[in-house]
Amino acid sequence: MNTTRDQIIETTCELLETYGYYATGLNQILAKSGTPKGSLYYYFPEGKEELTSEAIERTGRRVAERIKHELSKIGDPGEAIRSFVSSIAYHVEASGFRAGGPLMIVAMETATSSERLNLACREAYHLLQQAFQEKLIANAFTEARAMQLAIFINASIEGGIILSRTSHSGDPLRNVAEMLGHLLNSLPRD
Amino acid sequence: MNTTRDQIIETTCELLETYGYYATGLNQILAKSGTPKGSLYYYFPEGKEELTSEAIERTGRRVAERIKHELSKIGDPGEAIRSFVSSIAYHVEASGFRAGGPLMIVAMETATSSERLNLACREAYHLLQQAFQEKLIANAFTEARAMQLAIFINASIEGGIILSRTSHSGDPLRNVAEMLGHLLNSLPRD
DNA sequence: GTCTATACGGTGATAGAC
DNA sequence: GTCTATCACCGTATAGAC
Repeated sequence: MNTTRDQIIETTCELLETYGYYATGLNQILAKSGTPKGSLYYYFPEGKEELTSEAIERTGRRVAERIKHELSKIGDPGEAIRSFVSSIAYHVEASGFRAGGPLMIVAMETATSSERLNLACREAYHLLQQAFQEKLIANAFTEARAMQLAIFINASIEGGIILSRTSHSGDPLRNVAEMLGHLLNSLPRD
Repeated sequence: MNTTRDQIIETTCELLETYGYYATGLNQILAKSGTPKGSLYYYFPEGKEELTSEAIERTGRRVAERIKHELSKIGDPGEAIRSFVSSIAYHVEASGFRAGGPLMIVAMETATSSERLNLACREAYHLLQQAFQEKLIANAFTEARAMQLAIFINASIEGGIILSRTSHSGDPLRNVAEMLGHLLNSLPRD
């Protein structure tokens, strides 16, 4: 794995999470990663869109893995998700409300303005939802019902991140954690 | 009410909803609203940030009013919110996935990069949550419990809008509508 | 492969005529 | 109050030396 190329993508992931696609400049990426501009177009000949697409793909894979890992630590799905969302609340606070929801801004900005980035975001979100679905299927939910719940879980968390980053408080996310925990516990299994 | 100034704000509201703060240019606002650049700085001497702040405030007031109006049409709060979220799904689809969640992109982009815009977004979200809370208080929930639910409702809807705009389908939002409807119906009143 | 210098367009903002 | 002309700057992207 080429470390220069890798470092560019890694830095891009971080900046996209905080600032989004349009507010993140290539100069900013190069300065933060310590790379000269010539290298960027050597590794990403199609420019910013190609680089961002790779960064989104990496973020999707990484977050999906983190979800699987976190949810595997607790058996009961309601308690596992409650605990997972609480850990996001802590993460958002610890970052000074600059992190959390690494796909969100790019997904919204490019939903109708870049087909390539829209596709990347769509596939990334699908990976996250499959990770939630997997946990639910393993706990007596049908595939269809599990996906329906996974989408709702994903939506609530993303919304909770918006409200927490905006209000500069982890409380909205902790509220989501409690609500999802109760909801999953009160649901009849299939 | 000055119509030139008003038209600038109105156009800004529309563009912010689709493109966000950083991708919306002043030239774009002026072209779409048919206003010369000189007028913009006459009405908004502090420039883009002042204009955006006013646009966010207007959007917050407008959406809060729409929530109150929609929720007043149906007595049962679960059914009222289910119906309201379904109407958002239709709205997002009808716009070609360019509209829905008019605060979201700006809120995320400016959470830690502009104190003024962060404050405007925070207050706007608070107005929406008060609108939901009001409906719940009128239906036998305590103030505190009603606000807790209002925040969760707000988060789920915002997240549902992200997923619908990203996947180019109203289905995630309709899923949120059903889930929130069932959740509110299954909750014990205080 | 890596780097510097630069092109070119668009950005937010300003000055000053009318 | 409204408009035009123009500013300085930064964005992405490219050319070409080494």
